[in-house]
Amino acid sequence: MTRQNPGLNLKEFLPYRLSIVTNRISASFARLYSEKFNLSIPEWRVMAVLGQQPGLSADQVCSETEMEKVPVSRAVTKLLDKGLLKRDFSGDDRRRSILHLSEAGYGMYAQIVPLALAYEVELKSALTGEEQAQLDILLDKLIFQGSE
Amino acid sequence: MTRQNPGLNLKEFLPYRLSIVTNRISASFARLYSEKFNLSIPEWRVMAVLGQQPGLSADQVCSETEMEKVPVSRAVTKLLDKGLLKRDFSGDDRRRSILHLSEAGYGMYAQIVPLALAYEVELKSALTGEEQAQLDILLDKLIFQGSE
DNA sequence: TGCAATTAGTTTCATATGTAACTATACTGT
DNA sequence: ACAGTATAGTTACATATGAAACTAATTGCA
Repeated sequence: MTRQNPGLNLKEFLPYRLSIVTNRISASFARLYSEKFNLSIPEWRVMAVLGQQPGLSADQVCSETEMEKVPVSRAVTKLLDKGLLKRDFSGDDRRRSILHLSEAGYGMYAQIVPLALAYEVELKSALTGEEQAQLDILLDKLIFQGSE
Repeated sequence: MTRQNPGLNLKEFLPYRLSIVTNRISASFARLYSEKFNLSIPEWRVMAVLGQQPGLSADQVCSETEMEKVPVSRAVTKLLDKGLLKRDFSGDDRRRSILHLSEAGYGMYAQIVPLALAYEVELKSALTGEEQAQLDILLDKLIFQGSE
């Protein structure tokens, strides 16, 4: 049976290529903080954003990280259990949480950040300076494009 | 309490940026084939690779798609149930499967491929021709870099 | 006021996923 | 030939995930 191939070459297909690159990179970066610090990906994301912007609500963490509210809620619960996070509730609106890294959480964050930055440097070492700049521009365009 | 921010800006962090772009793109592409054709992501991947390279074993599907053998095995089972796949076993090595799209499977594949290609065109429309070429090169470098 | 609609966050439930254990077949070296 | 090891694929179990239902607090507006 001879068939005309409609011609989708997976290895050249942009969504596929992106997902291969991204999955490899997130998997190897996740090893960095999951093995040493026993953090899940959502937990790390929440810590990363709160390290940078203390005092966000869970809802703001969602929009900052593009995570769903369910994983955020679960990550927050776990981080509270582990003593890595402090949670207050807003006086104005008592539904709204105000999240901060605890001392312990901040200490862990401060240990992970240099590893993250070193990892990024290593990643980018495959590219020239000009290519790195180009990649940033391209990702910006695709991020903007993808936002509906 | 004043803290020196160790300086990880999530929005500028390459692994994070890649995952945002990729997640958006795969989610919107997945809608394309999951809504109309009721395929999961692993199911589509298996079909996509077999459409292009008929007769692969499950194991070869794994290496072609960078999927784990468990999701491949499950996707194959479901596709067989749905009548989208045919499976033989090698005469040489009776552990080894030989997978083909069925007529129905190939028909579905032939419907999805143009949608996929149109989607890719739309995605890339945010970029100039030169930028598209550049992106391919950069992804190649990162894919190579990431492979251990 | 007071009741409907919204919003923040959590919980439930059904499904998806990965690791490890398992089955069946094939290969290796003696 | 055959014990030990390796490989293809499946299954079981424990965990992760997302959609939808839920609770509690707030807002809008009649």
